[in-house]
Amino acid sequence: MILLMDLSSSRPRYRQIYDQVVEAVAVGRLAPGGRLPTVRRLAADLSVNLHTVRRAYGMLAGAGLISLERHNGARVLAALPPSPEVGAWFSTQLRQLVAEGLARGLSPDRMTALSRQAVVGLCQSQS
Amino acid sequence: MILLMDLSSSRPRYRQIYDQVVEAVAVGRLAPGGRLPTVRRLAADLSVNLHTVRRAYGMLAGAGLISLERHNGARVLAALPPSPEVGAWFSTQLRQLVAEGLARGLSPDRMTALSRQAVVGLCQSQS
DNA sequence: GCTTTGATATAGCAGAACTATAACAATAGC
DNA sequence: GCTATTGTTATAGTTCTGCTATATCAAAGC
Repeated sequence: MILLMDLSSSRPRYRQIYDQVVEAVAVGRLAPGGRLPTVRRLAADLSVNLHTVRRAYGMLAGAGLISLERHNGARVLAALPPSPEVGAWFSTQLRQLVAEGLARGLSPDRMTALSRQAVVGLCQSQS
Repeated sequence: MILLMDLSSSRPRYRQIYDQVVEAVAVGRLAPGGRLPTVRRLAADLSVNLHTVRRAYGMLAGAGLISLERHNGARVLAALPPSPEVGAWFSTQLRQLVAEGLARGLSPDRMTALSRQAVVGLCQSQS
């Protein structure tokens, strides 16, 4: 587990942590059952406050990706069958993204191609 | 042009305006050459400060979607051929979204289907 | 029993988001 | 030409978010 912080980014630190764990889980670099560092440990590694890490972990637990354990940091959960709301969430996000792409001149075909490419690209890197 | 504000949303007001104009342009509800309300006018309609609208309009102009005119509000520009950076931006956003979908249990096939559906759905509603 | 660890509480600071006002410069309409 | 409208800029204040600092508690591992 190696995480990188971009301090100059406008993206909140807790969001950067969240995003990177999500991606690691998505590509299988973090398998179900795998352990994440403890809150304090990761905070120290990233030179970040304990609460910042805790917030990221809390969001990850809320999304059902990890479970927080008293003494072992956190553990990645096996992906549960997606609730209907996950599909709805995905569609909403995607709609906004595609709308902006359209408005900025990307053709539907191009976006469809890029979409497939993104899905395939991520799945390929699943180890 | 009807815009709605969700005051309870965590999404900034200027962002909500931006998003809705983007979608209106994408769907063709706002055609190239079409006019947007003046800054003050829209601010009054939305019960929002002048600067909030101005910020949204500034971002839209920065993204090349509209041109600001001294006395006529703003005008929608014809979509220019997308710069390479637009494609890169789209791919980056999409990658993050797909990663989260994967991590939350959506299957690749399902996401590919939803993607196509989003693109088609938006294009269909183009008037 | 001591230490580690997640959890909770409080306080402070910097910056973002939003508002309130005022003023300037360009211009459309008369 | 005059006036009102409009984009633009400036300044200042308020509220909220992101982040940090510190301290404490309760549960569990060793």
